[in-house]
Amino acid sequence: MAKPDHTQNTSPDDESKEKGLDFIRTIIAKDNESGKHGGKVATRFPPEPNGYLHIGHAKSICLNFGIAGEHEKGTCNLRFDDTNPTKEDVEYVDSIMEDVRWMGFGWNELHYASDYFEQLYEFAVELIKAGKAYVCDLSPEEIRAYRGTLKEPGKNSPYRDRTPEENLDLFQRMRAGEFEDGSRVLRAKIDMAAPNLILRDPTLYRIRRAHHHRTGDKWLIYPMYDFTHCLSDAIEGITHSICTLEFENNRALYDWVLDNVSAPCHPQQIEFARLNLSHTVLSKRKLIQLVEKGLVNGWSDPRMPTISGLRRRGYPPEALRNFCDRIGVAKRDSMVDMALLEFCVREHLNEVAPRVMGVLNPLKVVITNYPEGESEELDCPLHPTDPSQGSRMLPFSGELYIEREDFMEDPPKKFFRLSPGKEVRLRYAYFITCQEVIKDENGEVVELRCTYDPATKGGDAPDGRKVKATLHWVSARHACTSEVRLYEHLFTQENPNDVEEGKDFTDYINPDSLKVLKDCKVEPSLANAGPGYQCQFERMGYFCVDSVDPDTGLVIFNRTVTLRDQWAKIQKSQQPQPKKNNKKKKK
RNA sequence: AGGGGCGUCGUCAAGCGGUAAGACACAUGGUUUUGGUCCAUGCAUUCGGGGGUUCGAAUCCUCCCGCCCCUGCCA
Repeated sequence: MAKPDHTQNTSPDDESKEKGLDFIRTIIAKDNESGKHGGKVATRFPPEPNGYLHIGHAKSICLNFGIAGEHEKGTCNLRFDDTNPTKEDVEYVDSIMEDVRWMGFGWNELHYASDYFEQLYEFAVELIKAGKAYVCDLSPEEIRAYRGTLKEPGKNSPYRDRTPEENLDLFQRMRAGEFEDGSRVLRAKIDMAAPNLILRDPTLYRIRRAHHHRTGDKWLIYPMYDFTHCLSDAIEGITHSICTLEFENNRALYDWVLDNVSAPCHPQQIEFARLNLSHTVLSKRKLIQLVEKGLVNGWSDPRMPTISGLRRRGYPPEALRNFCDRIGVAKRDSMVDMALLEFCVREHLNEVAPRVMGVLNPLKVVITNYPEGESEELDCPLHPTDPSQGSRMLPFSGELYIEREDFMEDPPKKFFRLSPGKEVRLRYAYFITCQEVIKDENGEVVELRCTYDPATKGGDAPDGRKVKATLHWVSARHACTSEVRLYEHLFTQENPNDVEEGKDFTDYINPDSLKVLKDCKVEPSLANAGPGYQCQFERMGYFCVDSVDPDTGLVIFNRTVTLRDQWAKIQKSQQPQPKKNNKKKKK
């Protein structure tokens, strides 16, 4: 009887293995199978509130909250790792909570490591009493010198053999404020010859007279990450403590602390590779630099890989979550192509974004045979495949704007938009034919004179004749003027961290990463669109409302992402050819 | 006396001794009132390299090579 049960228990796992469980979920599945935690799965997302969250954190959020959501008894806490008051601020805790919620996740419990300061202190006392921690009077420089190097062992601190009584007295006086900042630290007594440098008597507590954003001036000593993190996990009953690869060496200390103190449980630390994304940077240090040097307009600049930046850019949380699913979780250093993120954004927006028309670089078109001063309203669907989105009425008249790049006086092969004598369709409206090109004194095209075919109303010719292109347009008289901001990759290099000698990652900032277009013409249905409104400008890309100028009512759009563009590819492939021919000729 | 990790398509990534999933990218066709979407097709004779074990190796053993992390009173 036991055997069939066993088979039944393992078969769902086999199914999930076919779906490709990542190595962390595999570990958790095995733990559940063995009953290690009684079916409980407790994770946590533990940011330090010293900066804004970015897409790399999104990966961790999706992992930790995602795993919790996959299990009946799964929980995920949000815990602020706020042990360094000199770097942290409430501004960051607020933004972090907002970002996690926006990502679509809710935490079971909200905690601050600083809430555990008293308990942590008691655990430190335990270590001291057991002779496993000591107060060290060495200066930071001396500690470094005593630590040894990668290849040579360190040497013991002269204070290493103080008695537990003396250490306890000193530690209490550290807390009481009897000593200068930096004059003493509490250290774990482990092994100054340990090949893992983390274990060479690591610092557990330092004296720091700094105002903490939560505990105020109550504490003068603050615990270090390695001491705090494992114990916070244990206090919360975390089962699987998931972190990034650079903490792999720290795991030995994580385990040492929990093994040498009366911790309520011993969570398992598991490390995965952090996300690297092409054409951007994801290190907090570098992001701060971009903000502080004014190279971008703050943390939520739409070019930033921060969650707040991506949100303002118009990237939907669904797309971010899909992206995190697709990139997988492993231990190998990798660089994910930004194209995958953009694909996920398009994939979601394609389904949900209403289609409207906006002309970014307007070129005036006069329909010479359209009744002077007249106009009409066309009923146009908002989505090509989702009729539930309904439609809006779009005004048409004898003076229109089309996209400047949709006209070429002397078109190359494969250009099938508008050019002299050619007929195209105006989306949902009429076929028009270009009869005349009007230029200014500099020879620049300023207006097109076209005729329309009244029989093609709605966009179909009763005689069955075809056109090769459909253009977007906007009625000049009815159009709203608006500002559109076009974004491209922040960096020209795939990996901006890979710098040539004498250069800095900021040298690779893309000068075209932001282009502001001030005289765009959008259809009148957009007049009342508010911040966050998201749509597709047909043929141009996905856009969202950034803000509305309170004085003028001017609507400002951000381009979220372009549409895939085959014409652009054709153009690119046509351009390099003459160069190749030249080279061949030279040879 | 160094230690800890990691090497599978351009980029991610499955695979866990039985003869290389999938996704993005790229390419080519088809459909189309968005050069969008959608659909179809192609895209690693080979898994960092050399030996070995085996009927059989990306998977096991062995040596070598390469990359990442660690010498904060940061996290």
